[in-house]
Amino acid sequence: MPEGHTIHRLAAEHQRMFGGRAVRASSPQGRFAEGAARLDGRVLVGADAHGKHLLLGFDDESTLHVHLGIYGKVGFGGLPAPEPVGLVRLRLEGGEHFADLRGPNRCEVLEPGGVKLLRDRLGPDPLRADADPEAAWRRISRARTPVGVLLMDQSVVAGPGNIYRAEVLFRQGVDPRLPGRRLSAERWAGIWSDLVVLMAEGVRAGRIDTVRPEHTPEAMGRPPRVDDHGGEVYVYRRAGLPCLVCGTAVAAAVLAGRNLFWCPGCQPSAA
DNA sequence: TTGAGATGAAGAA
DNA sequence: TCTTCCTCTCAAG
Repeated sequence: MPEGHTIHRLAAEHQRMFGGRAVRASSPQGRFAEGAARLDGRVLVGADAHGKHLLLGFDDESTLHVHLGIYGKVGFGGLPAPEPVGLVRLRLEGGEHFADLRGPNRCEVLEPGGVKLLRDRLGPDPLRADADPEAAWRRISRARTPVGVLLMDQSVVAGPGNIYRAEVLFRQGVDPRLPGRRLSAERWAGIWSDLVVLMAEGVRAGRIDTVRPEHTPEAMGRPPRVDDHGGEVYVYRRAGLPCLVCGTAVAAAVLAGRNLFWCPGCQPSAA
């Protein structure tokens, strides 16, 4: 489930398991053999995340940059590590643990300059203490692009994916198709602060729950949601089902190539 | 056994 | 806006 909260959890896990230690690095699959050889034996000095990007800093100033994309996953376990199962791009071992990386969109070793280039093209991350929501607002408030597309643009806001996009707009009552320039500053402030809260909760829980206490299955006397993404949500992948708040059928559309979900009742078009 | 689909994003056109 | 890449899971046949 690689939205930003997942990556921040992964950074914390790497820090806890490997921080301050020399790690063994290998590429059982072979596709990252050169990079693994470069990292092998280095000490992990700091694990960090910016948006959906995982950045592991080593003692020679090199940084491992991992982006999971849709499919990528990291699996952890205790040593001794078993024979790799499936295609493992990178295996790290250190202390008492190992970590297997599969199917990443990006896995590369960056020099300090490369890290700066990466960070410079990312928008503020609601999970980072150094985030400046004003930087995102400068982009949004000038854009004709729908706010639902802007929220998925990592150069505007770094971290939210399709689920947080759908859910935060629902919670704030904003039509995802509304052009950014027609969003009020107050609405933006609400969206940002809600993202900070929701994503921090996502890091804590390891899943995306966005449903307020008064709308949970227990409170509403309905069966818990069954969805492999694992959390309780208002609209994400609930197309055609009644809105948990107003009962209107949840709408779905493809916007900029991604599935979009919203409630026409709770998120009325401002047109 | 096969195929579609998935929480992402770069690059081509 | 479309295609491509990465991998795994689950449904359909």
